[in-house]
Amino acid sequence: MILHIQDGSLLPIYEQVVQQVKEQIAKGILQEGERIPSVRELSAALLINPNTVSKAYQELERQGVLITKRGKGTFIAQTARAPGMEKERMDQLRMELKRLIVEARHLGLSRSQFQDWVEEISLDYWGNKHA
Amino acid sequence: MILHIQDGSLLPIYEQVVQQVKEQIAKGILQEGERIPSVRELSAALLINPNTVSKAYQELERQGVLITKRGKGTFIAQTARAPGMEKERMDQLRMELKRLIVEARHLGLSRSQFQDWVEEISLDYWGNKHA
Amino acid sequence: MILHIQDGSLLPIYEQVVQQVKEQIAKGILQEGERIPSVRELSAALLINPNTVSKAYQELERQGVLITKRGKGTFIAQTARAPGMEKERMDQLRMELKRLIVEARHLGLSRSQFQDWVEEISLDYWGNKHA
Amino acid sequence: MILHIQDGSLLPIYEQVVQQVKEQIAKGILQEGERIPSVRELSAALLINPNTVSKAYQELERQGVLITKRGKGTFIAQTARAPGMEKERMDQLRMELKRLIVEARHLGLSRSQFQDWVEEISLDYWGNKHA
DNA sequence: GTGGTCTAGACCACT
DNA sequence: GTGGTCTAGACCACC
Repeated sequence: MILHIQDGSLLPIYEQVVQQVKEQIAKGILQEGERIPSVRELSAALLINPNTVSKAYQELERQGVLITKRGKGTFIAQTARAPGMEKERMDQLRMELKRLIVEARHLGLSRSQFQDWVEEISLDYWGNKHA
Repeated sequence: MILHIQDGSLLPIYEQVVQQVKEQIAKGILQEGERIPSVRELSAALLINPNTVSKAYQELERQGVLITKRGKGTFIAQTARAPGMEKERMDQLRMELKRLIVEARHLGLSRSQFQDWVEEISLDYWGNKHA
Repeated sequence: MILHIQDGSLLPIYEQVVQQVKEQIAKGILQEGERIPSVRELSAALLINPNTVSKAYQELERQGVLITKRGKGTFIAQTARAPGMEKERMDQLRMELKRLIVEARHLGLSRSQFQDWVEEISLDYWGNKHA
Repeated sequence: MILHIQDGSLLPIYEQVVQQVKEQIAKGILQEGERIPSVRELSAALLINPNTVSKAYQELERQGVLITKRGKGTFIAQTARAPGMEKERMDQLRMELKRLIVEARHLGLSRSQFQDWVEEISLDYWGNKHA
């Protein structure tokens, strides 16, 4: 599993790990049930503290993305998709999107340019245009 | 000027002020050259610390959105519409959009649903579909 | 806020803090909106590491029991009672109760003795017998 | 002997075995003096590590629930019903019950609802209402 | 002042 | 071997 950590970033390191793991699952690089590197392995590979990796893994487990088995390791969860699709999180997401669009507008980005971005990135995660 | 502050939000209060001022400019509620409330007035109205408002105004001035005239007050800059479109901010924006899409994917949102959101929100800020 | 920590306990220290804070809220000792000791204060009072207190507070915030305001401190949340009353947690609770009853039975406790326990403890938390 | 192991559970696997064996004795499914599967048989049946089963059996033997006869196998102890009712375990049990009630209270469960639960589950294990 | 993050290094329980 | 907990001590952003 290859992750890229930016040291001086605004995002905490553990958050970068969280996001990139989710990203790789979304892209299909990491498969359900697959074992991911141990805390010690990943911390050694990324040159960061084991506690930091551990915090990221725990956050991911809390989100239902990973499951850890004591003494065995950490695995990608079977994505029993959230049944009710928590409305709260959805609303928050929509608000963040709104904020982003305001920012884009303010930076002078045109509507079509922004939608091109959405198209391009969507390809990486949903793949098929008509999914 | 009416702003809505969420006390327990993830965003720092000063960031909420920054974003909402920019939002209102983007929406045309605040006009270029218009005078905005003083630090003391706004801090009193929002029941927040004057230092926090001050920090927000300084950030907005740094971004070229506001301009402070000593003894006169603080005004929306004439050049509120960013001319050069700073590449750095654009890249950051694109990364945030990517993160949002990953999140949406993890929540089980379909591609078309997400694009519907983009359409809906875009209408509020760019108005014309072909802008 | 007075908490009692057992050092060699099976429960992690941070879990003891979590439980006792919830206990005191349930008993009405801690009121909604009330400020609780800062991480540093509590860690000093309990002779434990600030990180341990911080972990407990973060867990409580995740559970919606506390809210932290940056630079201000940590407060008892307004208990906007979970609307759907998460079924999952309820099921888990019922299972734990079953386990407890099995244990009690195995230890030779009689049914009436166990129910006496439930009565006694209930008084501390629900107060009124007919609540 | 049929046991159900949850792989990602909070309880250690060996603890799950311990509890379920005790549960089955309490329910009368396993009789005193009865032979139970060997470590190898059970570990094969449950697809878990033999060491884990061994640890569970040792714990059960320590508690006086099982008795191992070298070369013959492992059996339910004649004195499976605890005679002296160890005070230590009782205190712990009471504390766990307290924690459960605090949790129930926080989830918004009413006192009568909780007591209904106790009634229902008690029926399964003590059977007679006046036992 | 507040909480949040990170490091270094120790110990423990589980498999 | 695995992850989980705890300590000590540092630095940062926010108010």
